Amino acid sequence: MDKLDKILKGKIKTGCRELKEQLSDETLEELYSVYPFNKFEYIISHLISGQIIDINEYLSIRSSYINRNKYLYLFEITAPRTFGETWAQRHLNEIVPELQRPDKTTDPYYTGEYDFWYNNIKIEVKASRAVRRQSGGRLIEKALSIEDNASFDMNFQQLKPDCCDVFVWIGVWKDCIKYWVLSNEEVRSNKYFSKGQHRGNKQKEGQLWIKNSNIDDFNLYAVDVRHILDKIIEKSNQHTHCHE
DNA sequence: CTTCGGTGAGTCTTAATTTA
DNA sequence: TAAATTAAGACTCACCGAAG
Repeated sequence: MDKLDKILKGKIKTGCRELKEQLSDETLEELYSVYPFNKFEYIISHLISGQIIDINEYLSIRSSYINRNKYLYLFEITAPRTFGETWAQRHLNEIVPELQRPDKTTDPYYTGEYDFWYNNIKIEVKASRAVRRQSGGRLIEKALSIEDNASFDMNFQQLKPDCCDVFVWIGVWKDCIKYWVLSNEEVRSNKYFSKGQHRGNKQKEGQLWIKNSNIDDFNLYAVDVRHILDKIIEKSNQHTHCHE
């Protein structure tokens, strides 16, 4: 939103007096809109009609905005499970179709404690979104770009290294998605791993924050979309075996 | 300001119960 | 008996707030 605002403000400045009045901050402030009409459609129509921009310039502004906000829609999801399961798990399965949904036929002892199964490897998926660190406000308004240097803390939680062999973490920014793959041991012994969450699970469950201040320490585990499965297999050879 | 142990709230799954 | 409804529990991630 910030960058689009800047671009439009810059364009308005180059217009004639009349146009500047029509698009002044005060006018825009008072502008009453009902979906799908809004401030942007109003400004852009004026800019085109005043010949400040032409249709091609509009199209280029539009497509670069879309590029900068490809994944913004993911911040519209409010319910944790809708994001974590409906989106994140399905998304990973689309990228890596080889991963199987576990059930009693793949693993007789399966009771929902991990998310995917591949060739005897138990895989747990966790996802988190990068948002501005501030209390209140909707997620979509706090969504961060990978280039922003505002502070954030992605909370990967309810991590149970005893229940799976490999973790796949998905970090979502409004313009990009990052993937990290770690063995259960790499999580358990990670210096940022914080033990203890939810009463009754104190020994088994922990959490970890990937923050603007420590994200580089995880580059070691970052993996390109195309290599996720290879990395899962590689990491599964390093994990500490859990006994049924 | 950041950290990190913990709670909160929405959704889904499964089991239990009621209804037809 | 089978289907429909309700209740219980598990699983998801965001967020809080005391302590540093």
